[in-house]
Amino acid sequence: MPHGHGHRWGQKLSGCGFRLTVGREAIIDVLSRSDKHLSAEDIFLELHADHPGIGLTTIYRTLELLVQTGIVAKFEFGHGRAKYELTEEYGKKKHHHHLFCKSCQTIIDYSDFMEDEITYIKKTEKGLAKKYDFQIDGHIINFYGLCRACRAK
Amino acid sequence: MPHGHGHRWGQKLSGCGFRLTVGREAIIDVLSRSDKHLSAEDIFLELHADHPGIGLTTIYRTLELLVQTGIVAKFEFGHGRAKYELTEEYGKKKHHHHLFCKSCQTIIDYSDFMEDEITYIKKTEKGLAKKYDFQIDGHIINFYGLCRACRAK
DNA sequence: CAGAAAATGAAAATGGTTATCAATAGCAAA
DNA sequence: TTTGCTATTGATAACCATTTTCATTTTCTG
Repeated sequence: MPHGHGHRWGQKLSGCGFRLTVGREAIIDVLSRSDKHLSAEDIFLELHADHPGIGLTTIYRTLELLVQTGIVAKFEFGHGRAKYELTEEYGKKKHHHHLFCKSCQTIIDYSDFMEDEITYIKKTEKGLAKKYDFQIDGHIINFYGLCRACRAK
Repeated sequence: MPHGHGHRWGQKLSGCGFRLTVGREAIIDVLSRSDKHLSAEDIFLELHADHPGIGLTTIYRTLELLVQTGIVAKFEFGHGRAKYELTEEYGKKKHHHHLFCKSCQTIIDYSDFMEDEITYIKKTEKGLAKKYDFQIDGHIINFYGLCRACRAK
C-alpha cells in the first residue's frame, strides 16, 4: 500500500498534494476518537502527552488545512473559540445540528427531525439559489437556549 | 414625556434600570438608519464625525448591553468580526436570515420561504425541547456559498 | 441642585489566532 | 537507499477584535 494511503483522509490529503505527517495523523486521530467538538487547545492538550513536540501553531495550521480539504468542519458558537469535528464524510457521526446552552456552553448534537429539515432546506436552497443567483454550498442551523441544569440554577 | 422615553428602546433601557445617554442614543440611531449589519468599528467610524468623543470601548459596552436587553442582535459569520443589527422588535426589518458569501463576505438578508421555515422550526423546537429538556430561546440559520460576482472570478 | 451610582474614555491587558523564519521531515527521482 | 527539493514544523513574535482597569464625567433621583 502506497505510503500514507491507509485512510480516506490520507488519500484525500495526498491526492490534494499535501504530505502525510505524524502531526496531521495525530490530530485527525484525536478528532476521530472524540465524540465532542474540540477546540484547537483541546486538541493540543489531548496530544501533549504522546506528542509533546506538536505545537499549537501546527494544530491551527492543520485544522485550517483539514477544513479546506473538507475533512474537518469548523464551528463558531459565538463564545470566541472555534470548535472542530470531522465532517460527515470522514467522521462517524451522521448529519446533525447543534443545540447550544448559552449558560454552560454545552453543545448537544441532535439528528432528530432530519426529514423535516431536509425537506425545508432543499426547498429553501433551491429558491434562494435562484432568486439571489447564489451557489449555496452549506448551511448552519443552531438552536440556542438553556439546558435543564442551567435552568435549575 | 418622562426623560428618555421617546422610543421603545428608551423605555426598555430605563425600564431595565439603565440610563439613557447620548452615546447609547447615537449608537442606536446609527443602527436604525442603516440597513446593513454593522461591526463595532463600522459604528465607531460612522459616529466619529458627529460624536468624536465616543470611543470604541463604549460602542462595545453599549452593544453588549443592547444585546442583553434584546434591542440588538449579534451575529458571527466566522470571519472574526461580530456584526450587529436591531432585532425584529426594535428595528424595521422583518424576520429574516442570512446568505453569506464565503469569498467577498457579503451578507444578503432574505425573508423568503418563511412559511416553510416557521413550520419546520416550530416543529423542531418543540421536539428538541421535549427530547433534550432544553428551553429554546432562538435559532440561527445561515446559508453559505458564492455570490454571482465571486463565481465569475 | 446636590449626591450617589452608573457610564465613559484612554490606555493597557487579554486571548484566540496568524505570520515569520530558520530548522526539519516527507517524498519523488535517481 | 540516498539525494535534493519543498512542504511542513516549532518557537516566537505579531495581530487584532474585544475586555478590563480606573480615574473622570454624566445621568438621574431626591
